[in-house]
Amino acid sequence: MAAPRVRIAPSPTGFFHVGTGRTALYNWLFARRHGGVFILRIEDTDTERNREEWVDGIVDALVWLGMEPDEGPYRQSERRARYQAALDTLWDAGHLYACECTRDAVRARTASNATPGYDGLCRERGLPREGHALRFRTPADGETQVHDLVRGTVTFRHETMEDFVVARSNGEPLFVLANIVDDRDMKITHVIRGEELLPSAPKAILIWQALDASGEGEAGEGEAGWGEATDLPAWAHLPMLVNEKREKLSKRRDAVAVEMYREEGFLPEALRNYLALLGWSPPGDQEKVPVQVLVESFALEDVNHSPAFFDVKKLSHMNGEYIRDLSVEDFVARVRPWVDPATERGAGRWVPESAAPPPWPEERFDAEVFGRLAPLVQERVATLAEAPGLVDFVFLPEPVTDEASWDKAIGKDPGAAGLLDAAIAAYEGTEWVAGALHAATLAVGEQAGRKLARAQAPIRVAVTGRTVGPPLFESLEVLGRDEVLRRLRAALGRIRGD
RNA sequence: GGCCCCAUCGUCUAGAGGCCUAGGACACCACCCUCUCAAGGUGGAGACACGGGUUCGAACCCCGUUGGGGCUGCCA
Repeated sequence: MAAPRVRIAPSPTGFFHVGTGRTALYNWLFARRHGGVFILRIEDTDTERNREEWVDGIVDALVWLGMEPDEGPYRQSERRARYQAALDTLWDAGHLYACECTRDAVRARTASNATPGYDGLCRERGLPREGHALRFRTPADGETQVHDLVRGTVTFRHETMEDFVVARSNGEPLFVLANIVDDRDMKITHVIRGEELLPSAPKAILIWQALDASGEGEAGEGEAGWGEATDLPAWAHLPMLVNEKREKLSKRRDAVAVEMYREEGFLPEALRNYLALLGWSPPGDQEKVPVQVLVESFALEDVNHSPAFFDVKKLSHMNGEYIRDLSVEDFVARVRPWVDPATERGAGRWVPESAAPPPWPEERFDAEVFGRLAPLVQERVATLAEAPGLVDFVFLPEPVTDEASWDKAIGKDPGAAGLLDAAIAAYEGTEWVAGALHAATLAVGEQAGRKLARAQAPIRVAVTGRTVGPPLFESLEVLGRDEVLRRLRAALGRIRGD
């Protein structure tokens, strides 16, 4: 295959949608697989809804996911002259006509029609182009076939296609027109996009062919004209991503922002790997595979036809696997991305890309202490954002006591006070390392006729505030004898009612 | 309503006529490991929507039914 040129064409109307991410990934994989070019094009013809800052978000998200565009971002807003030229050509060749019908008027006229859609009222009225919406004359007979790499050939009969609008009455081009002019100019070879765009493919083909047939040799000012026949791109319509109700993922209802997953501590390589699985699968029984394997084995022909549910649970599990694959050093660096070498302190950020401050006063943080707990934390989290909650008791002046935990392990345990007492006595004299603390606690438990599991529970809650957390004895070791004893005595004080 | 797409465990999928007693993964259940929680290990339950064909033989091919979804904007 000659080097393909593919593109993603998001419109900057909000955050980066996971569906756009999946489409971008398949485009990117295809480009990498065949030594092609991956292009980013911003479709910002709808000036009322587009905002420039969203463009940065799109680029950031792509870079974060490891799919930096080879070309672009191009912007449709900078290419108005090209669309006007195309409109001129189409108008001059008679493919377009001006229309002044409002949507409501059309609806009122056609409500009882067997085949709804625009009824062609303005078709032969000869309205002037200025100030009117422009419609494309679809042929009355025949059909247009879309040769789709994932779905095969899809046929649309022209009689079922209405005369669609290609330009607004203010002269601005619409999606179908701008999109196709860009794909021609940018020499796009494969249009890989969501299935919801399949119905617009025959319209695109009609425009494409009209442009091919019109305005022979009209190339002016060094620009390519429309007379040269250009190869139609190959189409590939990907299955949609849906929610649990099997509806198209919606920005309103569903958690679809890549930025959100990023802030919650999902790893880009994990998200990318998971996204690849939505509509396709790598060879063999392995789902968690290096990106290189994805690139080497990806094929549009193997893409599924049916919609895929975006399952956060499965994403989380895979993310946990990726986290556990990290070296401890990498894990620490990912959780806490930047540390001032002079002060050994972070910059207030914890979870990688989140602006959220840590749950403890930053000056109480100790990188060395965190490093000791890190391996224990690493195998217990599915996302990076869960990490601070597992170590907060170490850096907080006082543990945040979960009352349900207190009630369960201490409140309802008549022997808790005695056990804490005994633990204090034992901890005062023991060597302060995890192994010795383990042995000492075991002994305290035996004295009280308890197994370790029951003996450690009140101690854990007294010291960390919760019944769950990293292994207790390592936690105690890191906290230090004085602080542990202080917390145990404080708990005792609370039990005895102060 | 019209046009179009889709249909294997709850979910993501493997399966390209005999390899299928339908495989893997997430979730779920049980057990093991274990200082809690995880992680890990072992095992379990769990699907070819339905009806007709074609064929010696169908999850795989064809037709229909049913069900779901998308589009039907002077949004993209």
